[in-house]
Amino acid sequence: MPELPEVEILKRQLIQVISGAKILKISILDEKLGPPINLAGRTIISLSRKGKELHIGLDDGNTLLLHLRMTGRLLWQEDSALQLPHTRFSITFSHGRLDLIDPRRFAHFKVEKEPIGSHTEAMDPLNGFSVRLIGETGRKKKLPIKSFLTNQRLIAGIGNIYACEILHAAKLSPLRKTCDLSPRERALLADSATAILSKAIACRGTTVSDWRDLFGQKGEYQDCLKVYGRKGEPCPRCGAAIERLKLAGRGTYFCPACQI
DNA sequence: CCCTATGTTCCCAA
DNA sequence: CTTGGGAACATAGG
Repeated sequence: MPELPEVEILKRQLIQVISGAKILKISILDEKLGPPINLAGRTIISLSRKGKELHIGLDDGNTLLLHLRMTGRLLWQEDSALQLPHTRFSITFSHGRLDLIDPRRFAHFKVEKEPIGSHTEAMDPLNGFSVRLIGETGRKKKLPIKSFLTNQRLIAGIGNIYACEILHAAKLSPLRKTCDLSPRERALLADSATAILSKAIACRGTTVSDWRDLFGQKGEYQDCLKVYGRKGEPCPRCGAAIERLKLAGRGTYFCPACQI
């Protein structure tokens, strides 16, 4: 469920709440997440985001890697009595508890020794995303531009909702072949991605079903969506009816009149 | 029962 | 090798 803006919000809130804090206990309540681990006594020394993945650095050199996938969410609980259904792990601190809640159990969690170790760096749309990079990587790609945008090995963090919105802002059909984009179109695409993701972060994410931030609050960006989930409604830019098609198994919303 | 869902991975076919 | 389609993972909701 969370894409780049939502994970960025969680990261910033976690920095406020658990940066420098010491772990008292960690309970893995779903064996699918991995074997029990003992992190008692470890201190959180860093928090970062890579695409949709959260990296929690510990003082013993280990890093906790968390990917929320479709329905995972993190919740900061100060009332220790409250435990929501589908809670999959709890990390207890002296001043509260961090819970992972995940009905569909798709979330991934692992402990890694490597401090940084990445081989193929995907571009981050908020850091180093440029027309030049879209050009270099996309010039040879014949896949639809929407598939290019959502391919995490090429660009880290854009998911289904924001891909639809970015393509609408850039006036590009989701089916356009990536290699066919002109320099002007690539520039508009890069600008649109930066603008939409930044605004979504400023709006604290998109709550169309169950996204909540670390404190259980909804986002605001759902009120800014132009095409996602709006099949049959008029395009805010040109008035034509929004269409929906299926691309790579995902619902894809676009305006057939002004996205070409 | 049908379909849908903010994600990723794997298998198979063209 | 590249691309696309479909299924799988597991659960809730319309």
